Amino acid sequence: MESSTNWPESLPSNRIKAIQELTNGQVLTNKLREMLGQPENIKADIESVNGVVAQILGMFDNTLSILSPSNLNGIPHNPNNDVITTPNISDDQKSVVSDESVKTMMPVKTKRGCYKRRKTGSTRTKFTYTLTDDGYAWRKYGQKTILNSIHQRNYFRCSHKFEQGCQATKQVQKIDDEPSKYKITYIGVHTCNNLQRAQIIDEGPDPMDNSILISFGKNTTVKNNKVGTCFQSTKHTPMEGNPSLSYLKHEQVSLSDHDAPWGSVMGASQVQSYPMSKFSSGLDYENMVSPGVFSSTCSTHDYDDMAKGHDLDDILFEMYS
DNA sequence: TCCATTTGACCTAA
DNA sequence: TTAGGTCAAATGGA
Repeated sequence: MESSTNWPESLPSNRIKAIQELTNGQVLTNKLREMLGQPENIKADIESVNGVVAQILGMFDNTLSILSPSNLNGIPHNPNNDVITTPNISDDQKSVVSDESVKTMMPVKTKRGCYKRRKTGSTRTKFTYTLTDDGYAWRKYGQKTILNSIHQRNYFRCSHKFEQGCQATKQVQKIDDEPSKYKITYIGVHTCNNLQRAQIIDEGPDPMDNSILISFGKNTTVKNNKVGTCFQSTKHTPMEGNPSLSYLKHEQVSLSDHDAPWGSVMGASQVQSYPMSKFSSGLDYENMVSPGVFSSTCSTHDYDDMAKGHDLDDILFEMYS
């Protein structure tokens, strides 16, 4: 590590930490470049490459955490940086890569339900009127009634959790006061290989840049070019998180005039318009809260209201915690 | 048969 | 003690 230790005293500690993180990232990026310069080795050691990528992404997350307004101590709190999760390797192999950190991060699975509850890791909370495709494949793993809350909270994990050790999760809950509004909490950072656009979407934009607002509909406008790149999306598991939408499996489409007004929370990805009337036919509204490509659970009514009430713009607020 | 969701049970942090 | 987060068996759809 080539980071300097002789920081000017006037520099806030969080800036120093941020610089250190970025310096680490620089080193890792150089390392990655070296790897990429030897294509013959990449095939043989793709796991190492993935590992480096994961570290770099974690570094970014840490830096963002440090520099976020809510972090006055300059303490990186990204749990995924505690562990360098190497995609495509088994747990056993993982323990070789970073045994200690894995212990601190991975749930201790000795028996059912035995795990280490996440402490305040790297989380991002968004409020949005539309449940959007954030570019990742999510899988629902739980649903809970929350105290003093009318609506249940839905829990999603990255679909690549087991195959690639991705620890990212998210929680989706309707706001009591505004039923058409959702609170989406992203916990942790993706370390999976599903990075083609997902990382750009989820990690790319400057967290301070709230201008990432995509408007779909007739006059589709995309602010922020970075987001625009996301639309050359990969076709990923469309049904993640929403069995109710399974019948739509073959309708993967790209942006079009009738695309749903789901601007992306962190950027955008392809979204679809579907016969929403099917959604309202006796299906449990709460149960339909879904992430991933089909990120909406709105009934036809809600959907229309959203479109009219918000001029097809995704309205979101973002907080870092 | 496979895969994703549902849901009750289990465990931990507060 | 309790609320929240996760697990995993059961269930259902393709």
